[in-house]
Amino acid sequence: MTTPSSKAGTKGVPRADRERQILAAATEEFGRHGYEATTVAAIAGRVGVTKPLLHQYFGGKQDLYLACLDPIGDRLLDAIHTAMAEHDTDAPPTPLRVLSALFTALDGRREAWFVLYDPTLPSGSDAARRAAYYRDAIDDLAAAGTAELLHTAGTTDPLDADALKYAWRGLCTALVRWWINHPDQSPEAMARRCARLIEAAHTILSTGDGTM
Amino acid sequence: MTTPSSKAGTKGVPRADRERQILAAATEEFGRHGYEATTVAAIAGRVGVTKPLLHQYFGGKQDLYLACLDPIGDRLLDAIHTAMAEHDTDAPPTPLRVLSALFTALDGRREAWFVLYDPTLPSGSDAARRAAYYRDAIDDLAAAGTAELLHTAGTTDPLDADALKYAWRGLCTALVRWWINHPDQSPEAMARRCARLIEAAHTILSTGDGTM
DNA sequence: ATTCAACTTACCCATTGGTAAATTACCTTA
DNA sequence: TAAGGTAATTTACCAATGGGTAAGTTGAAT
Repeated sequence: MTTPSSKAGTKGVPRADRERQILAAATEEFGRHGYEATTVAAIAGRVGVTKPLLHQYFGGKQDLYLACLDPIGDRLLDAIHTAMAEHDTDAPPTPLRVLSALFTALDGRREAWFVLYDPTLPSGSDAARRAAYYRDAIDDLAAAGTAELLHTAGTTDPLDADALKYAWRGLCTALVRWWINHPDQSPEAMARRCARLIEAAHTILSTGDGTM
Repeated sequence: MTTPSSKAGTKGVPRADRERQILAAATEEFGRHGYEATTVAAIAGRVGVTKPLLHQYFGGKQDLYLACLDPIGDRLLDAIHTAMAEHDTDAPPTPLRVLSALFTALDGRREAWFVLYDPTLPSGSDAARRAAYYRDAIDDLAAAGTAELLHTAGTTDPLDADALKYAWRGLCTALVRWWINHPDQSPEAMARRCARLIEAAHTILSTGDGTM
């Protein structure tokens, strides 16, 4: 069944491998240009294959998008979840742990982040709904974190918490974008850089208050 | 010349007014869905007009985009520039002043921010180049600010400065996005909220350092 | 009635998502 | 080793969408 003892009909690249190639290429294209601006032919061309093969393997363009979305969504969700769970004493603070987990999860597929946050998805489509599901799930995790942080700071306005959630997401997005533009940087180097930046922000907020 | 003493041919809405309507609608559509996912017909429909009118008034789709880009680019550039210039003693710190200026400049055209940061622009096009010009100009202003901040904090790595620039831009983007989802909030309310959030971030970074 | 800006109808054509039918190349088996 | 089977893949096509244009139509002011 899963092991078709026969090896007849083995032209070209095995389907499983080809599917992986296609998914990788599609994820990068979708992430880089957005759903609408991405053409199926371009993805096919990247893999060195023609359009109908993608359709046979994955169905329509939207199905292909979903096939890209699900793995990265689950991966990110899981990474963030476990990163937030392990609050050891004298471990790095939660935001840094989350960032570090993010970089590790996105290593080799950095553009995938933007598959989740694609504004060109046809509104009302299945794809848009599923992407929203993952975004919300991640946001819920972030919400827990930011709420806790704001509580520590004594702020209670729920809108403030919501805005902080957005701000945090935007920060992550920006750092991933910077990372994409600096391909040589390892996930660990990114984590260290973020630690430095947070440290800098800390001292800045403490000292400068008049002119900055 | 500019005042055609004759008033013959005055059917419908005067051209100048119509052009304003179209630009407003186009800016919102481009900002909301991105260049590629926006159709000229959709913009026309929003104004209650048909496609050829847009072409007659503005030329092609890309020209229309440029007609949206230029005003908002200049406006933002100017707003940020003047906000960074006025460093009075006991004025709000620079980041807050910039944010405040941003919200004021974007009032009534919040989606315009995303016209500048549209990843779906056809790479290599005039539109992409012009958008990049504005982005770079704004980034240069931001670079001056972040470099100064990092210098204060004692960090010297130029890559760190670049990353911080990205982070700051991402923060602004996220806050604008939140603002779009909360239409009732005034620019001033947003500025106050940002002040609160920065304050909260300050106390958080000062106190929590083990578990957070 | 004429004029002229404002505006539309009706069309063209390139791109692109999608499909049906063939074809290639490897493997097995007689 | 020739025949058959099957997975992998392509060629050739269709239909819809969307940017763009040419030519006409409307209607207020003169």
